[in-house]
Amino acid sequence: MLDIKLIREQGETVHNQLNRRGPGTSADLDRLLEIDKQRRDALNQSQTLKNKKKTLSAEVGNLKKKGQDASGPMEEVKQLNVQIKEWDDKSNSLDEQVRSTLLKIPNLPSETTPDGADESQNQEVRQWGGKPSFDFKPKNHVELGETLGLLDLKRAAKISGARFAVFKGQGAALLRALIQFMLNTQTRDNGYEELYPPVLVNEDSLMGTGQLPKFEEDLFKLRDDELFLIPTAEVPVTNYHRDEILPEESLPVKYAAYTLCFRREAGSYGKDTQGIIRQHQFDKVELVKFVKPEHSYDELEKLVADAESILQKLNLHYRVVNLCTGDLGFSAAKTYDLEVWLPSQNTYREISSCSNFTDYQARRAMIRYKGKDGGKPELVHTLNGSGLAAGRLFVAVLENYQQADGSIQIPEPLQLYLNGQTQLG
RNA sequence: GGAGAGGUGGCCGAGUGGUUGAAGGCGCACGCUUGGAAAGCGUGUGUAGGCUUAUACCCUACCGAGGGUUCGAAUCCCUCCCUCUCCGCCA
Repeated sequence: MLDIKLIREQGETVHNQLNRRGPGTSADLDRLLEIDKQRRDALNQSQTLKNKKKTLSAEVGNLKKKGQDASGPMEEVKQLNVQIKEWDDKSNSLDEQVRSTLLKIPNLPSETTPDGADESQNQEVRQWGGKPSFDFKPKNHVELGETLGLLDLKRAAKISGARFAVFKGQGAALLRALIQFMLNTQTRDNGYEELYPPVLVNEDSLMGTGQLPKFEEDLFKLRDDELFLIPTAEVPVTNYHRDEILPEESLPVKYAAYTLCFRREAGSYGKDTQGIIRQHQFDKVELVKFVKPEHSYDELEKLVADAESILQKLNLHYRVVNLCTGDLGFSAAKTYDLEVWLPSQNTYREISSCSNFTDYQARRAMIRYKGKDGGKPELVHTLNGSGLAAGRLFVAVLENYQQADGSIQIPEPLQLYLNGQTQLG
């Protein structure tokens, strides 16, 4: 959520920054300011009257104590109450309008986020490693996985439907090894504390991180309870500190969380229908940070490096992309995607998305910090990034480590997690 | 699911209709004291909104959330949420 004061004081700048995301993004601003003005007027009216009421009530108390007649001020307060109720109703309703409008306005893009209409205008920042060369035609992960008995997509469709997978035997073990490897790396080497949170969350949590109210159609919702399945661990982990004031000296706070993630994928019909690239249910290790505002962009660079370290240890070729304004997520100010090389598609595919949300989520979720020496609490900046998406990493390992005979070589760092095994199939 | 207890400031804990943002204690900050420290003494110590150049002053609100009664509610009434204990059920 943007700061209403910022909109009041620098409306022009906010307007321009928002419209970098696309024409019309800031359409509501003038109307918003008008409502806000009315809201403050109503509030002032109500507060003035309440002040009067307080004085009169005290007078009633005093008069009664002395045994004198208090019916005059009592009657006066009764009439004040009618007016107060009117102004309060008005100001509450206007306040609600301001809030609901603000909740639907996205974050301002960073200065360092490139302008662009869609993903084709994302900026490649760097590449790491090199494309593997094959002296045979590399197979895709579906063919590899099904031939080797690692994946069973047909039965998954029978059990649940499209966009679900069964990982089987060595495939299940590999997925588990990847998760374990990622968690260990992030907690032991990169200094994150592990959290294992609920995957069902309430509406407030989804408001806090920005999935609601605008993107309900992307979420699985329970029918009989006001709960949603999380689309990412960002939701429970960021909301872990909702409505809290963190001690300044505890920052930066860094968490790594493995969870299942659930997405309806409405609106992506026909995309990635083959295989396990795009699933309704997938596994992910997520990294979340709470930091001081002045450090958040440095922390974003470190976060990306932490996510990259997984791909580097597994020696997988990838590139880092700075998302342009047209591709930038709703709550983010700046996002780097990590895209891993997939030989079968002869292209890079997103395997991690690392974002700085500045104070946008913190203001929605009221996550602040305060120094020891007093002073006002200030909003933290929140960041998060996949470290990494396990299903897609599974795909990358299969495709990049496939051998001419159809077997899969197991990357050295994973062998420890697979009882020393060196290949699959 | 059944029965009961409870939700007050960073923490503990008073407070059952009157000026209480809230006693007392702990913690914390600053000062005095000291060779230094402890103890002791003193002062201060919530959040949001409005107003504002201002994190100053002032005003309003907040004692789990929402509604109600009343001139006046942390205190009374209603609804909901959460926590704890016992029983049942269960991975």
